[in-house]
Amino acid sequence: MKKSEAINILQQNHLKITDKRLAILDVLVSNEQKLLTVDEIYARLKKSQTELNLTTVYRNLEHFTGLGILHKLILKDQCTYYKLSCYSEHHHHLICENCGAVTAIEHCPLDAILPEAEGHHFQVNSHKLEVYGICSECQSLNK
Amino acid sequence: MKKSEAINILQQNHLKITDKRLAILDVLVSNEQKLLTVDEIYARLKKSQTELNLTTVYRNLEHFTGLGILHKLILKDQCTYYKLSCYSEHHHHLICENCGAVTAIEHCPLDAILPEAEGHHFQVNSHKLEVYGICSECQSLNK
DNA sequence: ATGCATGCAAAGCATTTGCAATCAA
DNA sequence: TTGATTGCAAATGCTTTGCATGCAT
Repeated sequence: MKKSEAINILQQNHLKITDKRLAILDVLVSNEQKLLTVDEIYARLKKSQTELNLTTVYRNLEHFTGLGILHKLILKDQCTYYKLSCYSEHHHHLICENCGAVTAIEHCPLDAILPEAEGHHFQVNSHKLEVYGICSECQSLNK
Repeated sequence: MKKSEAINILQQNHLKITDKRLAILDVLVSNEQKLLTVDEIYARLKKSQTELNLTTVYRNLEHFTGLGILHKLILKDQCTYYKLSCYSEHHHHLICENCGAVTAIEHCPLDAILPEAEGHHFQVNSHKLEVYGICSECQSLNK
């Protein structure tokens, strides 16, 4: 998702465009291909000129998630991560357990699941598929 | 998993068989088809004769998880849930967002994912597929 | 008898909330 | 102007830890 798209979404929802929000978006956009923890986001914000409070970061990440600008994930390590939405289509991810890099994959298991769910008279609302491992880059580094 | 199997695992790992542990196992075994939070487990333990401390519950759930007796999940609601392992085979679950009931499904998306992962030179270590919705029982109740 | 298991109280940590001051629209 | 936004400090809630006592082996 581009910064301008995110700004549009904020405006459409009558949220004000503030320096803090723009700074947070900058960090998110420039790390679009990675999962970030709140602390990482906060650390990167500190390096930029914009001064802001951890509370503000939390509040805005929550806002952004609610608007679909962000995705919030809790991984196996039990930490909470955020990642800019891909906006366009539904897809799943390969998640590097070493560096947090995420790569989209096309395959979606939903079609294969539905018949089984119907067999159990289960109404499917959503699903989550996450693939964990080591990305090619981190494999190279460990050699 | 049966209680006796869990006890075997404890013994093989030189963990003592205590009243508290047996009580915790009882709660888990009798709710094998449901996800339970720590508080739910604790509440059910209180109803039984066995007196025990929340700390003890936490410590033992952690032990059991480490030994593979339990699975620990963090769902979309951000709460932590526990469920007795199915022990036998790898499979995924339909999870009822209303009552927490879990139903195993046979389909596993791994085979479909591997070619894509290889295309990205990504080394797959594990994966997680969770299907959320409403179980047939809860659908009936809301009618 | 020995070292794991437990209870209790306190600490820890991430996240949230209340309130007053500030700022975008 | 006006209500959303922010910072600060304090609160919250879940989970973990230290230590003394108790108990399974």
